[in-house]
Amino acid sequence: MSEQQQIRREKLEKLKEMGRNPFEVLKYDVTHHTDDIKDNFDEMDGKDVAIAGRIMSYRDMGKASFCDIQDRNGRLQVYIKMDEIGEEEYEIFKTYDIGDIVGIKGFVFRTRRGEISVHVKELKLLCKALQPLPEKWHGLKDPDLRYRQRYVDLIVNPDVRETFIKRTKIIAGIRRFLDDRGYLEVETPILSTIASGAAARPFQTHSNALDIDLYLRIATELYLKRLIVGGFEKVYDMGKNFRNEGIDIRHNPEFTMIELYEAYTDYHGMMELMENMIATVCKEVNGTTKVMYQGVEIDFAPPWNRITMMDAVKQYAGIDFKEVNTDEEAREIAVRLKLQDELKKKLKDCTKADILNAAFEAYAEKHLIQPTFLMDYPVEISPLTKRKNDDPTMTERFEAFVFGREVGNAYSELNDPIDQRERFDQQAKEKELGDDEAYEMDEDFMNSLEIGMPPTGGLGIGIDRVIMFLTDSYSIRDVILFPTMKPIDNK
RNA sequence: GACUCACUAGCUCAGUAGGUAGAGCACAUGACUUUUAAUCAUGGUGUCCGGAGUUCGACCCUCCGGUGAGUCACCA
Repeated sequence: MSEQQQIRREKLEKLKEMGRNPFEVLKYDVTHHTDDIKDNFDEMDGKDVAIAGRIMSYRDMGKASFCDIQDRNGRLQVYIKMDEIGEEEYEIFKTYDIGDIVGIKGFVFRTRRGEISVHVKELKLLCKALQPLPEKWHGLKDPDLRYRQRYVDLIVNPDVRETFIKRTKIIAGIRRFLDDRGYLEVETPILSTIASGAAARPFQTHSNALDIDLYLRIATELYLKRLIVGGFEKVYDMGKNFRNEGIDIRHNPEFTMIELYEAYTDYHGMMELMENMIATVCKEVNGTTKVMYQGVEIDFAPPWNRITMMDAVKQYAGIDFKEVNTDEEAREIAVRLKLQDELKKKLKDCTKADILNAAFEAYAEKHLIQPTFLMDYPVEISPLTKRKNDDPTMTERFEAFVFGREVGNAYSELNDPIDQRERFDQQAKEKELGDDEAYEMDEDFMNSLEIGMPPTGGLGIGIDRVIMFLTDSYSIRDVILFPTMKPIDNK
């Protein structure tokens, strides 16, 4: 234990001996927060208040001291004078440390230097901090410590607190937007015997009661569609999904996703919904639809750009896939565009769809900086999506891109049970060929489609990524309070 | 998974041809009754991420391991 920790423990012991154990305090009646006082000083001047918060710094002037007290909304200076609280109380106060939590009763005033302050008449220690806080000027910088001890990060780095308050507002804004439009928020299972609805490896667990393996959900899609079958018409589930894959600045194993489904509309309806929703929420939390993200201005005002995947590849890679008729021709183009490293399969196994997708990712994706709906994906990589009536090799699907990153994915939902079964069968073949992320067949979902699902539009949005843009956060870890970390293997 | 970088006091960081370490804040003691990164004086902080090796001697060089960050790969 460090010297500083020992000294704090000794101070606590002395307080206990005096019958002033701060941990016996049950409650404290707070009348004001620091911003109430600072924002309304003219009314508050001279009034009595009771505030509570953490001591963040102090300036000891001998028989008088100044402290900065931090509560949920900010900091306020308090002035403590020996003449006011008495010599004995003042001596006890001098044992208080940065990090301790105190309750203060006093009156509001302005110091000679103009700082709005509280003149303390009564002071009570509500919690003794046994560990010192990081340095007052530089704060806590070490990313490892910041993520592992987010509580310290939140105390000493005000912008972190701002980001997470904004996160809460964004999520509340999304709910309000959808609720106002007649959407029903529902909860679908997190534990399930089949993890389907997306291409990802699941986390596995085990039920002792049922003695079966269960998976944590990778998507909510197949359950929400069952609810459309059940007649709810507009539903959404916003919550955690879990994918057992790589961790980087855009991926955390558990992340927040919203999926929403609306009967009797299609992917065009989903485009309008998404662009209006993000613009509305952005304006609510930032006052404008424009944000600066990592130095680049992004404007979420609708309408967003709309371009098909084929047109994007034509524009940025110079290849018109409408004129590519065979897989063989596509493979020649793959060689010409130097796509071999981008392809997941061996070139000879690649279809036109694989190569179109790879060409998009290699040449076009990085150009989609302003919000853009990339429309119409090959059927092979879209197993839950309706085909386009004028081209059955393509589907009515879009992904939304911002800053070259995917933030949303939407379909005109496939409701033809016969086609859907063929798509799952195709996925099963892919799985046999070694693609362990192929979509799992879900027989009960198939049954629901046979009961009958109306034409439906569906949309999924990576909430954490949206929050990154609206808060100018570089890493997904900066918008997740407790990102997934390896434990420290000490001793 | 591969590569690069980082890890030194509670925090932010210096550091050395290889000779067991420093600063600021914080802490302790004292002075100061309107200061605000308060000031002034004095003082002590330590498994230099862990382990092994090379060496008379390792914070520093080599190897193995840990954790984190970044890039790539993977990934809607």
